[in-house]
Amino acid sequence: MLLTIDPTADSPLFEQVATGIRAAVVAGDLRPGERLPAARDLAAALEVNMHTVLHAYRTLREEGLIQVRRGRGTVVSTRSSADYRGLRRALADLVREGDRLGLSRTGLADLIRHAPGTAP
Amino acid sequence: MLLTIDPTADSPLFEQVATGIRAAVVAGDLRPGERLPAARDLAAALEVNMHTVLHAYRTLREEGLIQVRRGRGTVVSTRSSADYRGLRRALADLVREGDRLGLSRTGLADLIRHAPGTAP
DNA sequence: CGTAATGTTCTAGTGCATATAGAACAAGAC
DNA sequence: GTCTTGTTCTATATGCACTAGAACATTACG
Repeated sequence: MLLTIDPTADSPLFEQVATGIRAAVVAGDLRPGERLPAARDLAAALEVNMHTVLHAYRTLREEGLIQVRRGRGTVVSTRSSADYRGLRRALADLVREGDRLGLSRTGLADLIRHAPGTAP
Repeated sequence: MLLTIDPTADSPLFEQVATGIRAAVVAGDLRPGERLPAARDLAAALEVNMHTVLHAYRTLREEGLIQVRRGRGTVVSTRSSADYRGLRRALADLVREGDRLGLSRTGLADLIRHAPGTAP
């Protein structure tokens, strides 16, 4: 199974779905152009409401990670480079630095979320 | 003013406070050992409830970034190295990679929050 | 000892995010 | 035309985040 959902976890279900797919794309387990299961099917497989899966899909679409088109399904976006190696390395570096300083994942995430730059 | 709060922003007030202080520490504007204003005072200055500031302080304490002791006030933690240069560089690298791929800050933050590693 | 400063705890109200559900609809594929 | 798939609309219920006021505990200091 590509995704596993924990209904008892503290993070919301739709976020768990989005996180799982996002991680799979960045890790290369899901390749650009590859198609994701239909929302209804994934919802049934995860024993979750269809709207929950669609919420996750919507989130990932707003991040530009996937493309959803009605009637045709949902596919992983084909980016210009589609090379996530640099991102993976940057992620690992940041986590290592954060661990070295004893910062929590949440704190690191917050630093990123409110970091200055081009995109909001 | 060290901090600015926007009551109309989408992010909660306590997170804005925590984020501002965290960013100041990482940027070096607040040095280890330096004392933060009393919760009541900062709350009055920001026109926010004291609990909001204390919530932010508690969050930062759980991250290990500050030390709060009743009666004595709140100070920035003195870390072994207290060197945030590597962290700043790693943050900048990740943001750059994220922007290159068109990923949103929220997506990047989520990748960090659920990244594997030693600490949760 | 007394007083001031400071964080902690208790209690509580309000609103919003989350999740689920059903149904009708729109775009595309075949 | 029919099936698939995502979109939109309405509705409901639940829980927690957020904010807030007041009393309390600990520390510092004269």
